[in-house]
Amino acid sequence: MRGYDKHAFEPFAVTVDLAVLTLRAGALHVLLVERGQEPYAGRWALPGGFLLPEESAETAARRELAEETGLADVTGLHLEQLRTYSEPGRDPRMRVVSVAFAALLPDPPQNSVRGDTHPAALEPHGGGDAADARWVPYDAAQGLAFDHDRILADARDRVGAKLEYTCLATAFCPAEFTLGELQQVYETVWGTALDRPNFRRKVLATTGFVEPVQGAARLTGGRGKPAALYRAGPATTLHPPLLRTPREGRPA
Amino acid sequence: MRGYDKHAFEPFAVTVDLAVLTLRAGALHVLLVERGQEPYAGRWALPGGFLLPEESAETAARRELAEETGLADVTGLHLEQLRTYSEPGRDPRMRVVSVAFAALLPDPPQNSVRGDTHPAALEPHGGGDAADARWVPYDAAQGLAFDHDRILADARDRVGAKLEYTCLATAFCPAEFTLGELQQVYETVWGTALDRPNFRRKVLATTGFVEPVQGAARLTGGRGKPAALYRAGPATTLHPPLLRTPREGRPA
DNA sequence: CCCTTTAATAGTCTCTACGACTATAAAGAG
DNA sequence: CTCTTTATAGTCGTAGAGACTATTAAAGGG
Repeated sequence: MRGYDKHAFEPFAVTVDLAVLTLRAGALHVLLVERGQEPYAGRWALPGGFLLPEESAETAARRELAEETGLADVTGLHLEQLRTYSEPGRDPRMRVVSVAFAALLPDPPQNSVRGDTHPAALEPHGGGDAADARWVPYDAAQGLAFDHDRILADARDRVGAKLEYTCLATAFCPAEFTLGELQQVYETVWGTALDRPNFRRKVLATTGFVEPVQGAARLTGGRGKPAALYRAGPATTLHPPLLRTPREGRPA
Repeated sequence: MRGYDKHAFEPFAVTVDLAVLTLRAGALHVLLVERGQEPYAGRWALPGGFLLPEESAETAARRELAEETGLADVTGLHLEQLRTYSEPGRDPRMRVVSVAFAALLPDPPQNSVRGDTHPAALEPHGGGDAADARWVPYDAAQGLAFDHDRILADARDRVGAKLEYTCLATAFCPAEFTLGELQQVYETVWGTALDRPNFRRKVLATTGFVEPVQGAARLTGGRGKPAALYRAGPATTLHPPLLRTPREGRPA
């Protein structure tokens, strides 16, 4: 920030990388694109792209998110800046500084990602080096291009930590959800089982976390007693937090 | 991250900005530099500078920190990446993307910052547009250059939040400290008073937070009963957290 | 030297929150 | 209907935190 009108400075390429996370079939999934060209041709990578001259990293991230997921309304999705990765050599060709984001969204319809239906019809953007786009289970997302393994792991760590003291979990849920679905978010991201009555008590005792949906407040569909529906409340932080205790959980 | 070998991309200037925080005389202080030239000439700003071609943002931040504070050992200091600020127009002259850091250090000796003793002898670096460097009480650090007010506020928020669930507070303390000093860290950053016996019980009950210093374990100096000395323990996170409850505190 | 002041440390009491657990209700499958 | 499955209600015991009192060990003032 100082002296750059008197001295030369190094120009950098600035990109955004997105760890787009969702829950599908009880497992954490991440949206990956397959690289079509070198370096790392054929390898999977996090979606992302360059900042345009007149947009912020947040704006670029939301634009890329819309392009990659094909979702119309990315305005309501939770987008969170993780950190910036700037190690020299993280891109073998040039100096690239990348601002990483985590995006959380409810399990989208199967065809909402273009790559799921027409891999070849993926609209090429930012150069068209993406051959495919696909939701991949988190545990299967290994060996990604560049330092994306690290970014993805950091994203999961951050999300897991923020579940404890923020209302972030509702970002994985649709507009109306059951407490069982909300509990599955915690169990899936943390990888631990939670006691259902205690989870219920805790969530309902936290003012502003969720609020009941009046009217057709019951959802059937599966077996068992229908669950009441809730929507996200006005709170953003949890007081007191919903702590992930190392010893918690019961064996299914 | 995609396609930049086929398409033009915008080059950006990348800088680091540092919110260097310490506690002095019972108040949170931040290290500011006075800008010597336009824009914002004469205004105070956070220290910072450009990334060199072969260094990461973390390396650049630590280098700037050493240069600005004049401290010999910046290796042990707590340096934490906050977030990256990339809004177009945040620098009136050009497009600058800045990676912001928070640095925490114990109250340094009065002469450790060059600007405190020889303002004119401040070694110019990155262009020499810093006319002075000074520790400023947090509440007096208003109207900073660029978007540094926002960065500084974000730094304080982050530090305050991390005091709850990490051992970050010891980063403000010298190698050996009393529990009273540790409590002052919390009280100063949070702006609330804490009950001393309860604070003591909580800290000592958290394994790995602090460990007693054997031998000359007592520090006198002021009035009252001498306090036992402690050093930072091996833990990095607090289980359970030391929560900042809205209602906590007693009126002095 | 005694007494006050100051600060550190020890301990008590109470209430809340949470983990563990049991019981009941409401649906579908057979 | 009966069994299974899932949601919901409630109970019990304990750990931890807030509020508070008491004791100890120093400095300072007369």
